[in-house]
Amino acid sequence: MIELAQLQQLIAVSERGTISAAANALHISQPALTRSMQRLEAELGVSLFDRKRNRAVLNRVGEMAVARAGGILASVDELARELRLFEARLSTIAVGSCGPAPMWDLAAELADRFPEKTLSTELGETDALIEGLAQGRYRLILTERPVDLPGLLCRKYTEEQLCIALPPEHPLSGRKAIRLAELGEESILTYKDFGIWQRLLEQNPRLHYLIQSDRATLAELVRASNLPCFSSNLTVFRFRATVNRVSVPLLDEDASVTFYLCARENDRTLLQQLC
Amino acid sequence: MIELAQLQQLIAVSERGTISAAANALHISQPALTRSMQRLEAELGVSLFDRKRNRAVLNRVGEMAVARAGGILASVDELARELRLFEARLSTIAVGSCGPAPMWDLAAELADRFPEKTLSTELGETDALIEGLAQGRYRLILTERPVDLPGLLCRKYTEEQLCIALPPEHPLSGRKAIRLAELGEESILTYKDFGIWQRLLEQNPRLHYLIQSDRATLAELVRASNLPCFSSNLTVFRFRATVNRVSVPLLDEDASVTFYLCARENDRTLLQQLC
DNA sequence: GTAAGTTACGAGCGACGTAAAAATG
DNA sequence: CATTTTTACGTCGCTCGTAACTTAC
Repeated sequence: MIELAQLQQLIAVSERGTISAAANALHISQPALTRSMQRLEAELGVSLFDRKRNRAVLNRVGEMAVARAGGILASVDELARELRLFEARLSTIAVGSCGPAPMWDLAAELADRFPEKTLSTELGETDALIEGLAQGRYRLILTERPVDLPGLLCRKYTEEQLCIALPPEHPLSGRKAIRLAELGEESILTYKDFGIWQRLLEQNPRLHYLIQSDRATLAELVRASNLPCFSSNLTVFRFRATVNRVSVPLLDEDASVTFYLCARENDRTLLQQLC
Repeated sequence: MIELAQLQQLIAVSERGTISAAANALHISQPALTRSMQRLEAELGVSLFDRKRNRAVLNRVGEMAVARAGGILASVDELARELRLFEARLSTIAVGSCGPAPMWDLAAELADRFPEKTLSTELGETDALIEGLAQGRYRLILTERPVDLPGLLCRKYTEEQLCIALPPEHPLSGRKAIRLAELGEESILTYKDFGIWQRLLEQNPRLHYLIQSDRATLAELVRASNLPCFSSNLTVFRFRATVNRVSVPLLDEDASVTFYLCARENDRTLLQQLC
């Protein structure tokens, strides 16, 4: 049986020109390489070298063998690489979500149920998420609207009610609920990538949004100031409460969202476990 | 380094379902196969089996590996096959000719100069020969007209003068040369595939051609009868003389042909050796 | 209890390296 | 004479097979 090492050696001989030089490069003795090439010739049933006593030059058959050997070795390397990638993907649950908050719960649930698996979470637009789920890039996705497509399953997962977190001394902090517009022209600390809530912000252009791209910076600013910021039922659950703030639910239509958990049909069991 | 034998073993396990059965089929012991598969997993860096104490089932990564391994093994087999074929072609001089007679000389010459090479001779139409030469199917071709194409070389090789071999008692047997038409409506023994001489025959439709497809049969008929047959300067040279016949050269225009030897440009030396 | 898989251990074969010989420029 | 290849020979290591153990059906 031909060995892949022999093909590598053949290529080395081709590159270095002589068996001696190739043996040197391969860190084996020159007689060993000579014998290995002799075995290769015997196993292939052809002569690969023109031998002139103290010279062994690749003949045309040898040249052809070299040309093909590279491809075979490459395909073996590719096999190993693909298998490793495939195994990594199998041991990873890739979750996509249109917003961060519902993902927190889901990630915690998955980490609890599948402690041996790696979790990969990603935020994205709902349409991109659906496409990613269909193509296998995601195992699960969280969307802000039901998905009804062939091959995909969808279930209501959780609801998020956006709140405005006001300092206790704020005149509106005693209200049970308000509309965002009632804040007039106030400044509000907010995230740069606000996902599904973006529309609500755009509907109230009079407000000044102090946009922060870094989560830690925003938290720091919230703590150090008395500026309003956003919270929700899910952030409250996660972080107990936003410090020094009173969360007042927003009545706006776009301030309340129902999230749906979607998976491919062959993951029906997984979906049922999670909902 | 992965070994091809391990890929074969992997496939055997996949086919037989269990390591034991595969080991049996491969004529190795079961522990040996177990260890070989363990080494393969280590070398690939993935696990290929779901191991349940006394059961080893291919997992999805393993299935993928099996699917790819077959292709790799096939390409190695193909490599060996192609190399053997290529070597055979390199050690063969394929000659094509538009007629048999000039090939006799050429074949003798080649066999003399290249005793280690195999000779392959073939008859064909001139146009097909030229195409075959250009495509590498022939190393040399003999044509009845000069060939002037880019990439091809052509030299005058030999001339053939067609004769009519008459029995000594034939009234025309004393002539130095005759035209074929002078034979009137006589019967003539001839070959089925007469190549370049076919035109001459068609120009004299009054004659009766006793067409023979088998060379030995024709020779037998010539010996056993006193019917005229064709010969040429080249057949005379080769077979001394046609038995019991007097060869009279034919004056017809198509009864005299100059043969050209053609090769590809990179065979210039070979062509010069032969002409 | 049988069949399958893994681990332990001893043995044999094969490939390796060193050394020597032959040949070529 | 240096370089390269091939052959000879002794050694080492790897893989194999046998045997023992474990587990599942």
